[in-house]
Amino acid sequence: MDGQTSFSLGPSSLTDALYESVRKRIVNGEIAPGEKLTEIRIAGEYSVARPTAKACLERLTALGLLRRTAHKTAVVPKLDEDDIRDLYFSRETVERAAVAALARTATVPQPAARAQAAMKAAAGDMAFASQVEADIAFHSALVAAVGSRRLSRMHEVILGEVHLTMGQFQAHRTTHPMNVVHEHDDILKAIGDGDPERAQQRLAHHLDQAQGRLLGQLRRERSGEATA
Amino acid sequence: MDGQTSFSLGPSSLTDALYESVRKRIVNGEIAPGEKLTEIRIAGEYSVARPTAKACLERLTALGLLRRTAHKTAVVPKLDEDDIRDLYFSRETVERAAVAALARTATVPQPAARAQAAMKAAAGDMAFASQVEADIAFHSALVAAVGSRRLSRMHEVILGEVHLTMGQFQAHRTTHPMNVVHEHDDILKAIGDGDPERAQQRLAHHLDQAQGRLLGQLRRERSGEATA
DNA sequence: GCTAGTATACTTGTCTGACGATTAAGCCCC
DNA sequence: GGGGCTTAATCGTCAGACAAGTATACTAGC
Repeated sequence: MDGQTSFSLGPSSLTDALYESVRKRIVNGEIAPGEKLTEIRIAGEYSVARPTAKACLERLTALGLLRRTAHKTAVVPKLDEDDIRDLYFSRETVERAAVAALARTATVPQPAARAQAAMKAAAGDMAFASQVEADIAFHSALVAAVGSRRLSRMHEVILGEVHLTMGQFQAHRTTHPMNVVHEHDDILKAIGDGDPERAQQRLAHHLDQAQGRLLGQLRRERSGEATA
Repeated sequence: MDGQTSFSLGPSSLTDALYESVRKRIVNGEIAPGEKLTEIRIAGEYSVARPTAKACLERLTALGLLRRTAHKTAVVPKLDEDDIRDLYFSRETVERAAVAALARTATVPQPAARAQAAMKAAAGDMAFASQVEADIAFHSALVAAVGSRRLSRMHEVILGEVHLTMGQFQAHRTTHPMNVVHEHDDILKAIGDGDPERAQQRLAHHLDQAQGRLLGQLRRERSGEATA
């Protein structure tokens, strides 16, 4: 099957399920940045052995969803400004290549269009977390449509960190979801028109907006903290 | 024959040293493609416990240096034509972004220049494996100079697979190393001139050549196999 | 003789339990 | 009150064990 599978490690239900669950809790912001995740805690919470928990934490660390140095407890990272810039630079690199490739053959990927439709329909009443997921699904579909396993693999990692950062700001949304939807539409349109240049340009603009929103929230939060 | 693992490097020395050693053996072609690597074998060869060996194999699997599915033994992958094309597509994506960024500020990274010099000086008598390493070092330095942690991270993974594939063809070199050196020079020159377009174009040409060499060897090997 | 189905060996996934090593924290003494 | 020492918490690694899945060899039947 298509599997689309993620990458890497040989999946076996338990380890994988554990990984998925912890990952979800992290990217959704359920586990706050700075929070410590000990092997024992995970093992306890999920009733698995410590080695199993350890493997899970190592996987997440490799993906940048946890930070850990030898003999120290893993913590959920809080991305700072530099991190976010770096993240979006890498993200743009990957996604530019993707939309350019799609535009060259004027291929509008179905899954992306579908994600768009869903997002549009439910823009008003969707929970913020769901909107983030729809957003991620859109970009994910875009890259997946290129058909490059390795590009998708890289992108997954990047999006993981993006998801993490967005998840941590869950409470305060800064823009109406329809703005995002429109930006997405612009990208799809350029792809459909077979215009790689415009597609890249629209994408760059969209990512720039997104990055700006994240940076804005970061600054706001920090200044709020300072006064509190 | 038994790998002395007493290097003192990195954080949690044992696991890391083991990983480095096995990785080196794989990318150098010491462990042939198709060869099976069981946890027990690694554990035995290095006198470590099976969990330690397991972690090592999982790490390598995550980087694409091993393939493994649940309950099956890990094997060193042999990249086919599609893999190589995919690999080089991804590689080009990352490195294009890198050289463009460097050219924009006309920054010729010292380490890259140094790698070039070394390669040039020893082009004649260097062992093939060393030339491959110098080549890799050059490209690595190029990307590292951009200063993006995440771009470098992606690139490392890509280069791992590139190294692997090159290592497997060690015996038969198909081009004089000076050709590679000249292609590298062209790229550096374009960067130094602050010409992102030309830098990308030179890079693309270089990668195209490299990919062509790999594909050629693959085909030659396969036809040789057919007659043998 | 050959195919098919079963039995066996191998390998991995996970667990339990344990020990030394390292880091962080708390306490005592000066 | 500060510095050094003891203690607690946590990680790194190990050993051994069992179940579950996979691959292979062997036997049985045609």
